Amino acid sequence: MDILASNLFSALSHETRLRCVMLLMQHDELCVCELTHAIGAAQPHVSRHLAQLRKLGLLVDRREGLWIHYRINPALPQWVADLLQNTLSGVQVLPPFKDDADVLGQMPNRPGAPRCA
Amino acid sequence: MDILASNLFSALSHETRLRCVMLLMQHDELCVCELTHAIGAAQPHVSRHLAQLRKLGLLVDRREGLWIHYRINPALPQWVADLLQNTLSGVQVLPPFKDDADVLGQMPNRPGAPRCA
DNA sequence: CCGATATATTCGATTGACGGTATATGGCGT
DNA sequence: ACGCCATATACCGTCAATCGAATATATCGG
Repeated sequence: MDILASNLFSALSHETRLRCVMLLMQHDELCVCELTHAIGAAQPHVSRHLAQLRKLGLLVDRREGLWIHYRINPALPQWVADLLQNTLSGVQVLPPFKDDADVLGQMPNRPGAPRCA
Repeated sequence: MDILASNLFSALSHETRLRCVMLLMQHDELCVCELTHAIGAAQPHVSRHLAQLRKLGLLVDRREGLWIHYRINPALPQWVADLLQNTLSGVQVLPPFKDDADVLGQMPNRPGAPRCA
């Protein structure tokens, strides 16, 4: 598992993608509907950007029934993992990242529970 | 001094800009001709990208006679400085970053000395 | 098999980033 | 004032990223 630095930064340069990654840094695993709800964007929008992050190797996905759960690739190079942690500590107190975490925390019907979104 | 995370990543997503920033992380201060030589690109190309980094607030410049010296903005938020250091430790051993540092080290006529480029 | 749900992908249009070349600015020496 | 040098910017054509909307895929329950 390796990753080109400029590709890493391109991936994180889009706010939707960065918001997804920051949420996943705080939750291990989230499904698309949770990310969509937290960010407040259209489903194809989020899905498209998740696909980019997955193709780059930054995220991995796991299907469970209808839901697809994403998480940060656990095999990331150490410096990349450090960089993400670093970024999280820098941005988690400010918008829109803080709000995303709050919205997710208050989301009803999280999957595993009966109904999603 | 503050900086938007997605703008930071956009700035670093271009290889020319990342190479400049990584060189400046290792040298405190470099003039445009040194960066141009190390990277092996055309002068307007490097200058244009340095301007972007400056406008974003990532770099500051200082004129000394004909030369303009760039350095990392010392007033960067801590998490940004940490992130850059983090990135440096991740990429400094691999191309093209390692080679840039080597080429710069072997550059003749560095400014301050009689002639540049 | 059919409908419903969660997610992914395609399509077509637009916008913004980038590159090369040419030119402008600004400072130095004479 | 003139020429030279280091650097910056303007112009313009091209290509890649992005978007909204529509559609496709996959899984489950009945």
